[in-house]
Amino acid sequence: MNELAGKIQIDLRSSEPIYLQIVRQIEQLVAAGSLKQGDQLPTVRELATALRINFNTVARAYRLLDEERLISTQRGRGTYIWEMPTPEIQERLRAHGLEEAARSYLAAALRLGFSPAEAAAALSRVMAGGGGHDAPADHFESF
Amino acid sequence: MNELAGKIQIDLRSSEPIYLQIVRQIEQLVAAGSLKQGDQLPTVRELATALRINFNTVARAYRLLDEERLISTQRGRGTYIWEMPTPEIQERLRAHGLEEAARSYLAAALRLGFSPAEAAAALSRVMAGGGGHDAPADHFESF
DNA sequence: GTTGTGATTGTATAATTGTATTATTGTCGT
DNA sequence: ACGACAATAATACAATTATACAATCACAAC
Repeated sequence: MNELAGKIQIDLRSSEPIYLQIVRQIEQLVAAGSLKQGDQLPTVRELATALRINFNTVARAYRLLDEERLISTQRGRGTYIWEMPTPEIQERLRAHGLEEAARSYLAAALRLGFSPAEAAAALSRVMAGGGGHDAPADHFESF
Repeated sequence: MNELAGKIQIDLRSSEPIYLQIVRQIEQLVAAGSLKQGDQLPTVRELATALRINFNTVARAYRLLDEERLISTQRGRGTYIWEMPTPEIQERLRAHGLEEAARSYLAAALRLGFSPAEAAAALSRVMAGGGGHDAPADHFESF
């Protein structure tokens, strides 16, 4: 259990919503080096109890921080400060990341016994269909 | 120690649960012929240690695969590939694996800030260049 | 051969984690 | 007052983990 709760002060009378107060203060703690990569944050329920608020409010703050890639929330495991790549690495990742991902995808397709043309066709199908994020991955039911 | 662990990559930040990531990837490895009938899988604790997760999560994946009759888990003995899927199932697994890989690639490209068209173009370049290496597992070590 | 002990295997149950959905509350504009 | 909308809370849920357990094996002692 983390003494982070003691470092966060919320003002219930403030016009700033509680969940934004939490977001802002955690951002500041990370910027100040008070929270480092890999540090585990208190659970939503721990922090909520310490701050005497509902844990869903903490969860909302954590969700925002997760979306901005500052933390990583993992159901059943907890929430952690996420490794923020340095700007140079970030740029290098973007520069080379796409090609590497493409190579990796092609290799996977070949391992599965498909031709490069089939790999490209599959990509087109996915682009046309549900373009966005990772799919529910419906694995087949036994029969 | 089975080197299967090295072939399985999990993304703790993915919305896809860890146990389903394991299920899917083992299905793909079987479909691709990387795992054959009678092969012993790593124990739940071995694989869990290698992936830095709890062994119950691996056990849950194995249980699903066991219910699919793809593997056979035996208390006190270990886990083995039970039967090669029927050609129809195998083809279905292959197709599913390809779609999943394409979706994953597209998601990675979008995450890097590229458009779907750029993703497709990058794939074409890699196909033309005859990409030598399979680039394994860039990201996602801890947390 | 049998038995016993310890190590290693998967299993079962419950506790802990974040998530999704819905209801309640509060505030502001009209 | 009223209605709309954001913030918060209540409830149920899903994923992961912790803990204890049962089956199997290896191997030594008898």
